[in-house]
Amino acid sequence: MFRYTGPLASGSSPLPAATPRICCLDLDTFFVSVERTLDASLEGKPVIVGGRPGQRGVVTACSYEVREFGVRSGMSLTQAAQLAPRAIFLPVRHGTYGDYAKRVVHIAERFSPVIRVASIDEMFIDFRGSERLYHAPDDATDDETIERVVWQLTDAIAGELGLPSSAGIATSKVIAKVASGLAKPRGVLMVPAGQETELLAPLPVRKFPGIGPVAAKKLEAAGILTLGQLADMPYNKLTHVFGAWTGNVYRGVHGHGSADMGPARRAFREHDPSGETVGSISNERTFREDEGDPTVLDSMLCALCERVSWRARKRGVKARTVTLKLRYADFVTLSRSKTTSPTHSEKHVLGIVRELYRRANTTTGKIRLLGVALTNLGPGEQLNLFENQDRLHTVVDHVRARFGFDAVRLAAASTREVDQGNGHGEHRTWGGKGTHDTTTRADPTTDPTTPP
DNA sequence: TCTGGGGTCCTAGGACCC
DNA sequence: TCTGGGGTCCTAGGACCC
Repeated sequence: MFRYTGPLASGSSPLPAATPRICCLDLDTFFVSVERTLDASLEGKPVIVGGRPGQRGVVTACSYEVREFGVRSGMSLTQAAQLAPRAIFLPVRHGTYGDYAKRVVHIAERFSPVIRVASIDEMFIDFRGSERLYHAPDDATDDETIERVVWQLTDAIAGELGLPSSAGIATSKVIAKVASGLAKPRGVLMVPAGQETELLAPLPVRKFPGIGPVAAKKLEAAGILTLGQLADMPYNKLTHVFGAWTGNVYRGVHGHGSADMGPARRAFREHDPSGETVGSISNERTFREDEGDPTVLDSMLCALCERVSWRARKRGVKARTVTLKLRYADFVTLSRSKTTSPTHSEKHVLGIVRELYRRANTTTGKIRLLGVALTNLGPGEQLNLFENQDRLHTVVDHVRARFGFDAVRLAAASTREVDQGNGHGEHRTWGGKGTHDTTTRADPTTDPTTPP
C-alpha cells in the first residue's frame, strides 16, 4: 500500500501541468454501489435508487442493468418503471452515502495530500510532484507510474469498501473529468500531454462539463455537434452561446484547461479564506399531491424555515437574504427574496417568508412545491448550548445536534404530519422521498435524519 | 400518474450613490 | 432645469451539475 509522507502538506503545487498529473476520480453508480455493499443480493440485478414508482420523483441513480432498458438518472420514476418494470426500486439514503463518501476521501488522502471534493461521488486529486514518492520499476515512465498509482487507488476503494470507481488522468481538470467518464465502468484512462484535442474531437458537445441541453441546442443550430467542430470555431462566435464562460470553454476544448486546485477545504464553503462569504443553505419539498389547503401550506413554510435556520445555526452562519420558491401545479415556478439584517432565527426567517408568500402567491392555483433558501451568508455565532440568548433554540438545537433534525419539531410544523402518509403504513415525515420512510432498510447508525 | 433536491454561477434591469 | 457615467447592491430568473 502506498502512503504519502512527502513534503506537500497542503495547497496546490505551483508546477505547471505540462504532464498529466490531475486525476478525476468518480465512483461508478455510487448510490447503487453503496446499496449493494449493504445488501449483496442486489449484485447483478437491475437497481434504481430514487424512490418507488408512483411517487413523485426521479431516478437519482441506476445500475447498468437498467440502463440497457433506456433508464437514465433524472427520468421520472413512473417512466423508469414502464421501461424496466422488474427493476428493484430503493429510496435515497443521503446520510449513508455521505458516510461512504467520506471513507473514500480518507483512502484517497493516503495517495496525495492535494484533494478537492467536487461532489458526493467525485473528487480531483493532484499528483504533481508526487512521482518520486512512489516505487516504480526502473523502466517505467512517470506517466506509467502515476497511472499505476491511480489503479492502486481504485483497487483500494474496491477492496476496502466494495465500491467500483473510475478515473481519468490529464493535464487539466476538464480533460481528466471527461476521461473519467470515458473510463467507466471500473477503468482508468490516462490522457498523455498533447493528445487532449484528439480525445475530445469525436465526442458530442454534451460530454463537455458545462454544456447542457440549452447550449447544446444552440450549438446544434449552428451546425456544431462535436467537440472537434467546437474547437474549430473562432472565439468571438462562441461568446453568444457561452457568455462570460467562453474563455473556459475555449481553452478547455483546445486542451488548455485549468489545473488550479483552488483553496483547500472546499467542503466548508460558508466562509472562504479571505473572509468573503459564499454558499447558500436551502430546502425545498414537492408535495405528494398538489396542495391548496392554506394550513398545510403554512405548516410546510414553518418546517422549511425551521430546517434552514437550524442548518445555519449548526454551521455558525447568518443569512442576509431569504428566498421563497414556489411552484404551481402547472410547473410555473417563481421566487421572491428579501435582504435584511443577518439572521439565523427561524422566527425571523418565517416572518420574512410569510411576507414573501403573501406577495408571491396572488393566484388560487394549487401548489406543487415550496422552498426556502438562505443566501448572502456571513459569520454568526456557532451553535452553543449555554451562551445563546434564545433558550428554546439552544435546547432544541442541542438535542438535534445529537439525534438529528427530526428528533425535535416545533408545534406549527408538526400539525399535519400524519396527513402526509403514503398509504403504505410506514412512519413518515415531510415530503415524498424521505430517507427513512419507505422501507425497512433505514439505518439509524448512519442516517442523521433518523430519530433515535 | 411526466418533470427531486441540494447546490454554484451568470445575466439583466432598476435603485441608489457619487 | 437638464444631464453624464461608474459602481454597487438588490431582485428575479435561468443554466448547469450531481
